[in-house]
Amino acid sequence: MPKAHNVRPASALERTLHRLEDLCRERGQRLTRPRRAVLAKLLSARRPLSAYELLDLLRSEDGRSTAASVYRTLDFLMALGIVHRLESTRSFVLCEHPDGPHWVQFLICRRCGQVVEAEDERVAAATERLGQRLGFALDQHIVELTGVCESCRGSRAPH
Amino acid sequence: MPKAHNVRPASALERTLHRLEDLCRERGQRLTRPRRAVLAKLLSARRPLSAYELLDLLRSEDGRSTAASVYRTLDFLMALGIVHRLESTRSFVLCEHPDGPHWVQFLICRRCGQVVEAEDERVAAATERLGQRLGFALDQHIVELTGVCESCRGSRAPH
DNA sequence: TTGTACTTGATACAAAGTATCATAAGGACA
DNA sequence: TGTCCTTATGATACTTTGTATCAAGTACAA
Ligand SMILES: [Zn+2]
Ligand SMILES: [Zn+2]
Ligand SMILES: [Zn+2]
Ligand SMILES: [Zn+2]
Repeated sequence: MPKAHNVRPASALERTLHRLEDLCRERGQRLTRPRRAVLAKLLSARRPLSAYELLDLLRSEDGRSTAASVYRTLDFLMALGIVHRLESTRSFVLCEHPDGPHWVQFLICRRCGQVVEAEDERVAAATERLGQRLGFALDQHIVELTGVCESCRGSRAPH
Repeated sequence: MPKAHNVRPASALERTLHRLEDLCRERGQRLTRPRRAVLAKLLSARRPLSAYELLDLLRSEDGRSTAASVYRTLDFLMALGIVHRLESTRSFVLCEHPDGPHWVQFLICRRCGQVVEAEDERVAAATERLGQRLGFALDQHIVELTGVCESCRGSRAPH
């Protein structure tokens, strides 16, 4: 009986690192230690981190990271499309749909800080159409929507 | 023959300052020198300015402005809804539709830096709908679309 | 004109992001 | 498995962007 490749479900970290590996190979980019490390930290944080929060986490186990290296690494991962930057909070978060380029919208709860990454056709179509109407050939779309999430509204804290 | 109030078309500066005056009165806010000055500078710049560009402009004729006062003033004008902040470029721009609260989209040309402020129903409806679908009660919407404007595409510079 | 709550200016500081360059190391290839 | 070359890193210094605090000043109502 042939052994199926690997039946154990890969951990989220393993899957994400494999994705990074593949992307690097495809594009002839190097897979280095800081790149792996930043990805791992963003994954285990499970929320957006500022560059300096990330730096502190990395230093706590490596000691040699610097602001410059963190920003370089984030730029790299963003170019691969597996990390996004939240402009309104100056923070960075792991992509939840890292299967190729996509236009993404973020919903941010101002109460609990929860961030949801959406890929809404309708919003993408509407912005694209707006671009056309005004003569712009769009190549990037930043959509960050702030409000109060369902569970925060449920718990009837005023404001 | 009775003299009509003032038939000369008010300058853009006059109109904008009147709008500021009205808003302040309505809301019981003070109309101070730095508030007038920041508004005037943003108006004459006719493009987004960073807080520190604004600071330099103000200092060149007043000398006593500081970063803190510029940021305070910008916060004030944003709360009134007559100045917007562009998150993706960390800059501030005069509102082009200062007639009450509105959800706005910015289109930014990466080639010439031109910024267009749009108020598109379709985009606003689509984001609102997305919020509903995901259970968010939205109260803010940041939409910044980057691309190449018509005139920049017309001049066939490559890239 | 006067009083006073709100705003400003001054100072100091914190957070976010970038430039430069000598050194280190990924990974192709022998 | 080791060599080499290209690219990325680490170290340093710096710039830009944004805030905290508090004494002094002033817009505006009365
Ligand atoms: Zn994504
Ligand atoms: Zn919430
Ligand atoms: Zn506006
Ligand atoms: Zn243009």
